[in-house]
This record gives sequence, C-alpha cells and structure tokens, in this order.
Amino acid sequence: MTIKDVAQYSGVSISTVSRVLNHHPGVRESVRRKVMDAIEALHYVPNNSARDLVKTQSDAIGVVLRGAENPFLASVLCFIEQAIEKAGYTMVLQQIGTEDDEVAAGASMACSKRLQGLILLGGSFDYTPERMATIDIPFVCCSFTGSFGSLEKDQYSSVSIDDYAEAYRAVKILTDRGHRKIAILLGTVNDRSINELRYMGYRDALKDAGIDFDEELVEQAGGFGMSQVYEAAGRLIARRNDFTALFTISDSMAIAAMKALDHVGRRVPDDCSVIAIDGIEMSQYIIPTLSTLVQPADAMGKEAVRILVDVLEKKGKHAHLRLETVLREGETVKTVD
Amino acid sequence: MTIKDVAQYSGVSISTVSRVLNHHPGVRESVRRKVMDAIEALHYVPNNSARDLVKTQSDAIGVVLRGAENPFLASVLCFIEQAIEKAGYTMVLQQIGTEDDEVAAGASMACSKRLQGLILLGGSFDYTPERMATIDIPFVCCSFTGSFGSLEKDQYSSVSIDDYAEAYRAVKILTDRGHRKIAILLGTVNDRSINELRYMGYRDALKDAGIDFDEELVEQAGGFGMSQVYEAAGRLIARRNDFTALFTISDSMAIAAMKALDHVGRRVPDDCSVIAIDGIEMSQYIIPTLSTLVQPADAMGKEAVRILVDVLEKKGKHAHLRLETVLREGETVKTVD
DNA sequence: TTGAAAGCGCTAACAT
DNA sequence: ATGTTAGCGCTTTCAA
Repeated sequence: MTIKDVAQYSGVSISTVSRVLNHHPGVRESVRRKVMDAIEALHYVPNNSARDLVKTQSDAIGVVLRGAENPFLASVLCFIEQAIEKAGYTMVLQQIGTEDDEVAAGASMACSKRLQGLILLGGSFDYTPERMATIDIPFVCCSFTGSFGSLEKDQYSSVSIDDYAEAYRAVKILTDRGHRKIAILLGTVNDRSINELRYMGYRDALKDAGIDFDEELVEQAGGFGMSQVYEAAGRLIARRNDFTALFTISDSMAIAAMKALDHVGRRVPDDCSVIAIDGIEMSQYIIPTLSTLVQPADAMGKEAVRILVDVLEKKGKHAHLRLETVLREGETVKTVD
Repeated sequence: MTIKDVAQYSGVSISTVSRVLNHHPGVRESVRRKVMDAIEALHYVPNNSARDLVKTQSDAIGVVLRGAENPFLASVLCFIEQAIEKAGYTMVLQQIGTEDDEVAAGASMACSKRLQGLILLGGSFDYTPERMATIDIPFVCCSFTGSFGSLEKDQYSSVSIDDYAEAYRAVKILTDRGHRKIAILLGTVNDRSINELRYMGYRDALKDAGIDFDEELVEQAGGFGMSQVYEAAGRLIARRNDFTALFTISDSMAIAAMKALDHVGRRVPDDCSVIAIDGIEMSQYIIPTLSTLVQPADAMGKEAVRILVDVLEKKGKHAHLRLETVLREGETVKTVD
C-alpha cells in the first residue's frame, strides 16, 4: 500500500497525492476529494521512513531517559510527550540505565533517526565541548543543568530546579525546626550532577546553621532503586541511630527510608522527621503524607519542549531556566522539643 | 555523512561498506579494518530511515501503552523493552490515554513505522475481526486476554493472568479469614476487560461463600488515577462504613484507598483489611506492607515478546498464555474475630 | 492545476 | 572479494 496505489486508484499522479497528503495548495477541490476518498478506501498510511529519508530530517524529537526507576522522571516524560505531540512533532524515546552514556545514546539517535532536536532527561552531564560536539543538533537538559561541564551556555538549553538551593532550603526547614542531627540519603556523593549539587546544599545548610558536618550521617545508595535505598537506609540506621531528621534527595528514597525506619520501630515524624525533593503523586498517599519540595514536573516538561521547538523554528535562542519548587507540607516533619 | 562518504574515505565501494555494516561475510579482514576505521574517524552512523525503507520493513516492534498512570503497566513496559532489545529488535512506543483507541493507534503505527509486530499493553479489547483486520501484522495483548472480542484465537496472542480466577482468589482469601462485608474498588464495572473480569471474580467468590451481593459495596473510580480512586474511596466510606475488608483491582488503588481510610480514622488492617492485585514495587514499601497477588511483570513482558518474535520468525504459532500470581503476604489482611 | 523525473541513503541482487 | 546498479516510498523541482 503505497502512494502509487492511491494515485492509481484515484486516477491522478503520485505528485498530486503527495500534495494532498502534505496540504500543499494548488490542488482542485474535486481532485482533493477524490484522493482523500482513495486514501480512506485503501486505508493508506504514509511510510514515515520514506518521508524522513527524502526530507533528510524527520519530525522527530528524541528523548533519552536515563534512570526510569525514578518515578519523578517518568512523570516528566509524560508531559514531554504531550508537549511534543502538541507542537506537531513525534517523540522517539530511548531509555538507558543510570550507568549508560546518554551522550553516546543521544548522538547515535540523532544521526540514525534524523532527529531535529534532543531532550536529555536525567543525566550526569560533566562533558567537554568535544564530547558534546558529537550531538550536532540542538539539545536541552531536562531536570539537570549541565553546569558541571565546560560547555558554553549558549550551545544548549536546560530546564531544572536549582538543585543546590532547593536542597539547602529543604535542610534549612529541618534546622529551623530545631534539628541538629540530620542525615542524608542519596545516590552517590560525587556524580557531577543533581546528587552532588544537592549534597552541597545539604552541607552548606548545616554549616550556616552552625552544625558540624558528620560523615557518618551521609549514606549513599548507589542509585535510585527502592531496594538499594532501603538497604542503604538500613546501613545508616545500624551505624547511627541518633539522627532526628532525614533528608533524601528524592521522594521514592524517602518512602523506602521510612519503611526502613518503621522496620526498627522508629516512627515518622515522632522519632524522626523526613523531608525530600520531588513531589511524585504517590508520596501524597503514603501514611504519613510526605513533606516534600514539589518540582513542577509539568512546567519542566513543557518548557523543555517549548525552548527546543523555539530553537528549532528559529523563534528563540538557547536558554537556561530555573524553576522553583513548592513546599508540600506533609506530616513527616516535626519540630524538635 | 553517508555510506558514500565512508566509501570514499576508505577507498572502497559503498556495497563493501554496506557489507561491513551488516556483518556480511566475504570481506577481507584488511578491508574491513579500513572501513571500520573510516566509520570511526567520520563518526558515521547509519540512517535508519533509508535502511528501513529499502528493507520495506523495519526492525521495529511497536508497543501501545494504554494508561501510563498504572504503575504496573509501566513496570511491564521496562521488561518488554529489554526483551525487544535482546531479541535484536527496536521498540517504538506510543502512550495513549485510557479513553483512546489502541487499535487505531496500533494500526496507524504498524503502517507508518513499518512495524514487524505489535504489543498492546493494557487495553479494553472488545473488538470485531473487521476492526482488528486494520492491524495487518502479528500482535499480542499483554496484561489482558482480548477474550471479550469475537476474534479467532489463532489470529493473535495474549499474555496475562486469569483475571477472573485471581480476583476470585483474592476475595476468597478475605472470606476465608471470616470477612462478610467486603467492598470492591475498581475503574468501571463493565469495561469489557480486566475490570469486568475481576468484578465477576469478586461476585462469584462472594456467592460461593454464601454472601449476598450488596451493590452499595461496589465503587467505581472511573479510572486508575490515584486522585480519582481516593475520591471514590471517600464516597464508598461515606456511604457505607461497615465493610471489614476491601478488594481493589490494583495496588495503586489500594494505596489511595488506604489513605482515604486513614483520613476517616480507620486503621488497616485492624479496622479494615485490604487486598489487591499487581505487586508493584512501591506497595512493598508502604506501611503497612500491602497484601497483594503479585503479577509476574517480568514474565509477562518477556513472554509477550518471545511469542511475538517466534511468530515473526516463524518459529512458533500464536498462543494464549495465562500466568499465575504469587501471593505476597503483607500486613493488610487480618482475620475477623 | 497537474505530471514526470530526480534523488534522499541504503540493501541486495547481479556483474566482474 | 569487490564493484555496479536497481529500486524501497516519498518529496520536490521543473515542465507542461
């Protein structure tokens, strides 16, 4: 079933069919009708491969999702998809593991799928200009800033929260409530990305509150997976059980940690306060409701797409957007007596 | 950057480059090296559009995900992707809403992306042969049976649990523990799919336990979204607060319902037992741990792909696989005094 | 307003 | 073992 069949069926040339298909002007209404009817009757659907080939570029925007085990990123992805669709493009998704190389994945996709643009969703991003040059299409970092790299700011875009500042804010909420022994649970301390930035926010918030840094209150899970976080929380508790508050860099981590606390009989928030960053849907429904700084997942996804499309259509320049979180007061933070 | 450039750079013909690219035999090792070096040097990446075009079929398997708000389906999707990758194919994903038409989406994808096969993940499936004929490639229903349709069983495959039997089993666990007033929370009673099947299992389990059906104990949320389920649970509780147990057809529904119960001060499991079907990761970490019939998400995804690939490669026929759940004894079911 | 024809980059015969 | 060439289905000049 090709354009040729449609042409034959409707008694016109393939160019005319192509014109109808692409809403080109200069086709008589009666002919247009005839062609449309043929398309309908034959259940014709254009072959995208052929279309992309001749246009030497598709209408595709690539998304590299690094770490689908993080529910927050999954929710951003939904908004990205909607926005891409709405803008008249097609999303091509590639999920990769936290250990995988998103630049390599993105570069390969960009060429082989003839992408117009690329969105990197969840990445470490500590890359050199040479490395990023392999991606020869506009790209935007979504949910992280790319600030660790030595890349020129006008070479790419980013949409994220201010990880450092928001982590600082979360921890300050705890210190303001009188907590002094505050543990932190994260993936890895030095991932050159959000883990590291949020860790710095944690440390500085402690310092500014006049609290000495205590290495034993830092626990690394190695990733965002709930089981590894649960185990990490177990290690933390086993080593030190005197912290009165816990900051986790994601909601899912908080949920896993609360289970670990429950396991040893420590109640949240009475025996230990918990605060996180993310604001995934599920964390509203756990008991007690998680107190968390809600990242605007929808704005994050939409803005990433908007900026990218603007760049693609020459309607705008690369930009770096910092979104603000909103504190969702749950029931997991308590003032220390 | 095309195959032509690589040929020129390495001083061979494009066919030789193509042979190297496709691991065809009959290329001298020295030439192969030269070509590989050129590919490396030029950062050449093949154009998939062109490749797909000439092969008149891509290496793509399409997946239509209907209802990403259901975390269980999201987890199955991950396994599907892995399995597709491992089998040497490429996954093309399309997410659609619960109200959207997965057959239309699948048919359109099948043609435009030149798919080899299709996996329908989460669907209602009450279709006629005429309707399904628009999908002219092998397809498999994953997580639902398609049994409501009038389609011949040898025309497609399915991999799912026995929804009726597993719901029956879940409710029987409750009746065996002495519960008589058992409420049910689901999407819609007559969706011609898993909602309906599980609802029938619920009713029959009650009947066989000698319990009269009570319409007031049935509450429909309209979908799987947590907020709508939370509200539905609120309605149920407001109407009737005397049920001692609740069966929800999904884990996420159970979590939302438990929050609603907590809101009115009813404790799980002391004041109300809860059981569900799914076994998503999160439900292990809520407090108390959810008792649920765990669907084998990995087997479901892998088997769906295996059957499809076998059909594609003529190594097997269409099949209908019923997988069994495993009871994960949580802490939400209590014996009635 | 319509049609004919030249590619887009690649694979797979068919030649050499 | 390697090169030449005919398409795959489509868009887009260029002619008519």
